[in-house]
Amino acid sequence: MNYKIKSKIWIEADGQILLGEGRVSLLKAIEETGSLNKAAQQLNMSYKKAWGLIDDVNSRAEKSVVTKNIGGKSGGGTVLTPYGKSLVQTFDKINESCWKHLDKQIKSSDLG
Amino acid sequence: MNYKIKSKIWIEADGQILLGEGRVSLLKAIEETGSLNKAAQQLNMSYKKAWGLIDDVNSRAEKSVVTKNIGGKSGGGTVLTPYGKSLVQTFDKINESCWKHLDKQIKSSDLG
DNA sequence: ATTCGTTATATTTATCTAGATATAGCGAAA
DNA sequence: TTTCGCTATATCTAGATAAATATAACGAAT
Repeated sequence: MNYKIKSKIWIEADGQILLGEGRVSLLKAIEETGSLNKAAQQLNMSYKKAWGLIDDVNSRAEKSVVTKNIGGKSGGGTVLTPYGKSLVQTFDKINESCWKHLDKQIKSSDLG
Repeated sequence: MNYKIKSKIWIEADGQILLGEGRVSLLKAIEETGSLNKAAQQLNMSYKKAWGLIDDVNSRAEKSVVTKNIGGKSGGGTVLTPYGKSLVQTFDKINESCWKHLDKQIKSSDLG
């Protein structure tokens, strides 16, 4: 049988999307590069789009997820807060557990 | 805490989408109305789009999922095959089990 | 004060997607 | 052989979404 089951999960706050796969990759890239601009480049995403996403996440989450530093010799930068890091970690954990669960499900169904 | 976790699952065949939530609702509407045209209307979808979706599902699935009758006094109609019905049922079952699983997961996480 | 690379934002352009519209083809039943 | 409502398909239009471009604002370090 050639069928595969796929899934996407996301976290909502007040009925609006807070975190999905795309936003999580962006947060990871920020963690890695220390800059929203570089993170956007790494993901082949326009800075504008990246900025909009992060702005949205940051304003909708209970606590802020990144801290931005504007100006300075190095121009500034963006780093994840501890809360941001824990959000990413929790998302990944749940996501992986979801995959495993679905894998079991389809194998035990008539499609597996 | 006001966070909620959501998910979408879909079944792929050869890397292409075979069945998702939208297509499943369409199949259910066909089962209910006996007509692709009426099903599309019921879902506020253009006939064209509905036809494209079903054509895609039908050609990608291992066995055909609907049988179409063209012509005749009543114009014809479209009905689900037994295989189509079982696909819908399996999808729903796995989907529901996924929701329950995610619910548990978020409740046992630091976001719950 | 000047410089730097970053964040912040507006404006325009292009692309993709969905929708509307139109029309041909079908065949069992009357 | 005419009728009917449905399937099948092409074409055009518009709206939404994404991408590209440009530029302002910032402030620590020199």
